[in-house]
Amino acid sequence: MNEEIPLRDQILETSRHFLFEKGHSSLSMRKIANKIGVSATSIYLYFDNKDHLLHTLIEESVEELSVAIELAAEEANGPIDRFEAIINGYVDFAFNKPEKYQVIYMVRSEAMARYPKEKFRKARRCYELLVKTIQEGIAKRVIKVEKPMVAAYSIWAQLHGVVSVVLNQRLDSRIDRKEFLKESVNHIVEGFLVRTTVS
Amino acid sequence: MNEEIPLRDQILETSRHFLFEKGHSSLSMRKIANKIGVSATSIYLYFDNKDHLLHTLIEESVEELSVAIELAAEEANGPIDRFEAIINGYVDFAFNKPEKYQVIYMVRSEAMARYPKEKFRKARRCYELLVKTIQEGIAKRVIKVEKPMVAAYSIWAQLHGVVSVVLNQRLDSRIDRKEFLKESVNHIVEGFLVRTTVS
DNA sequence: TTTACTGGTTAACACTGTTAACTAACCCAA
DNA sequence: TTGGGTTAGTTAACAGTGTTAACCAGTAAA
Repeated sequence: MNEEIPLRDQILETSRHFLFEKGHSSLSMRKIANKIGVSATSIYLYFDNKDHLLHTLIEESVEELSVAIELAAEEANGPIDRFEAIINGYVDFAFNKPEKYQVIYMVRSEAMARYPKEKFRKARRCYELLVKTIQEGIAKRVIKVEKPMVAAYSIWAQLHGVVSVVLNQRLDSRIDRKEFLKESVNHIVEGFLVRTTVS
Repeated sequence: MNEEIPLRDQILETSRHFLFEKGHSSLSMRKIANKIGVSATSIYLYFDNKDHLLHTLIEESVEELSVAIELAAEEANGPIDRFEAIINGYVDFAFNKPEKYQVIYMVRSEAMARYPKEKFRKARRCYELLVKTIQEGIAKRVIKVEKPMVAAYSIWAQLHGVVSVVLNQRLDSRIDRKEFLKESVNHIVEGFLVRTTVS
């Protein structure tokens, strides 16, 4: 196909495209290779096996997601602002680059079980950032949670749940996607904030 | 294997077992058949194809989950009680029968994309129940949400997110599972309740 | 000019879902 | 009692899968 960009990148690119377009079950080494115009076994020059290829794909996406979140968090000042920036960063990434976000969870259960733990830890950069932000919020008495680490994990989980329902089109057709998202995220966020005024 | 129970049930049982034990990627028609002691093609006497088999598995689990939740909800009185009963019913089912709960989401993205929409609607029985409960709570001024239907969906999504993080062992080892669950569920619930007293 | 390495190739193996054609056992009517 | 039809399964085969082993052309260095 393209002579310029290295084969390894072409493989990753094509895989991601395939995965997102045709779904995970119809992603085969031979098809990837075919699309690129190369023999199937060439892939094994760059990846140990299909698992390794998928893991690399995940890793890439996780990295990009992390960067996106960190970037969003940077330009915020004050814990509440940063708190919201992180969450919105997550959601925005999921919807702006669904083909990358989806990879992280699409492959999940099967390949993920074999995903090396130490690589998974990479995703924790954002986790630490969120924890730090929460702790900061607690210190300034604007966020109220018992265990920041638990809360942070819970937030990721909830966010993923909400986002994936929308992305996988499992949402009731009577419900507006944007509204659902806004409302859900809002609920997640507000639950952790110290309420300012109560009527 | 067993001569008494009908083959169809044996297939489902064995499949579920396999799925939960060995993971989804190593679930093959031939292996299932082998385990039962029957030829692989016999499965096609009862299921159109592998997809159909998986869908049936999902359907069964969804039905059981629904029943469990409805049962839990029945013995509650008052909207708040029922609200909590539903949520706890969900979580309890997930942890008491993980091999059934997991099926619902394990197979997900790939087979789910082809899962017939009308069957999916079956799962909505619980959804309607939850919506009704929320509306009741609103009427009695103990629950406060803008859009009950949106909130209900959001709750499922959040619950699933939280539960699956634990089930898939993606939880940081420093965090206690039970505590995480309690805290997370608690946060989800409390977010919707009208706060009684604030210091 | 040989040697070793780089970046690929083809052929083959064991396994997958699925279909078509066959078979053995039973039930029931002639 | 024979024969036909249905039921519940079988075997053989096809196309496609991940993966390995063996091979090969070109380049760079000795």
